[in-house]
Amino acid sequence: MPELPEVEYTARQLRDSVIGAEIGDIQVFWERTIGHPGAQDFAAEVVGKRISGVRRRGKFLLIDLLPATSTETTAATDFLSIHRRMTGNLLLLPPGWEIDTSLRESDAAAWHTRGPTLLARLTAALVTERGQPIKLSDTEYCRVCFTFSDGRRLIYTDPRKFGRVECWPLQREDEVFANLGPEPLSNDFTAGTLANALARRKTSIKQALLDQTIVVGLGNIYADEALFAARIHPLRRADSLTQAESAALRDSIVAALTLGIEHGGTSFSDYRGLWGEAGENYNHVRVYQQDGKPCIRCGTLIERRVIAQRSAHFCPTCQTLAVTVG
DNA sequence: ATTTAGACCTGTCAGC
DNA sequence: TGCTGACAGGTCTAAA
Repeated sequence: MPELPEVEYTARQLRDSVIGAEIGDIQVFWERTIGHPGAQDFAAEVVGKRISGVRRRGKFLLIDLLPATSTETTAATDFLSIHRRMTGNLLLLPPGWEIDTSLRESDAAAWHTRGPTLLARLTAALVTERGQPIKLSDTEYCRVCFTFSDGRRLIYTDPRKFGRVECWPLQREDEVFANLGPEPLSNDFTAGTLANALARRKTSIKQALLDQTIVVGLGNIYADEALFAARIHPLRRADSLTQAESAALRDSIVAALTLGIEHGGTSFSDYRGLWGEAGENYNHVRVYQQDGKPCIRCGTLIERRVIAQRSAHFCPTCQTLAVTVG
């Protein structure tokens, strides 16, 4: 689900709320969510550590950890890496919320799919430090729960169980992310670097933009939005873009991602911010899931078709198709 | 060497 | 009311 804007937005929320927090306990309710090390070793690595920083790399949310006994100046020794894939979310619960595991005994099938429920949801009036009520659905599909020493809980929820939570030594970060391309919101991402990467690809531009080795952070929503803004048809061969088109596409990618962050991310179903709130960017989307509606530029109806096993949404009139794939 | 289908998972919605 | 199939912010792996 989350693409770069949703991960970045959550990272900023976490940075404002959990720096300095000490992880007092951890519960894993779906072991496969822990990608590294194993579910058992994970707790040993993480419990007792203190959060010293929150970062983002592509669609990965990174939480820097240092031993709780260390001083202010000690450098982090490990980091948590969280990739939410399709339906993962992070929620920060104030003290008083309890994890209810009674389902484990009473209904094995329901426990298998949903995991624990959250007891305090039943008492409604709980309010976050932001002064806003937490909005949770009936079942939150809690997979991993971090309990801080101050009583707050950071829970990782994920109905479809695709997401992964990992812990790595800091010195292995480069190795872990060795296959990732440039950050689109950094100075590394120029029209030239994008053009060079695309020139080596014979596939569709849509598929190339989803490839995290070319540029990180784009998913189905923002790839479609960027191609629309740059007036490039999703079926254009990646290596057929002109220099001018590559430059326009670079700018459109940056603009689409920046706008997404400003709107708190795009929610149409599952994505939520740290306090359960929906992102507002879906109201500003111009082609994604807009098939059948008129193009805002020319009035032609937006089309949807499958490209590289994913839905692509585009305007067949103003997104030019000079050279096709296949 | 690339492409593509399948796997991983569960929920929702449209259509019969 | 139930069933079936299509589809959903992603990525990895195995087969063609």
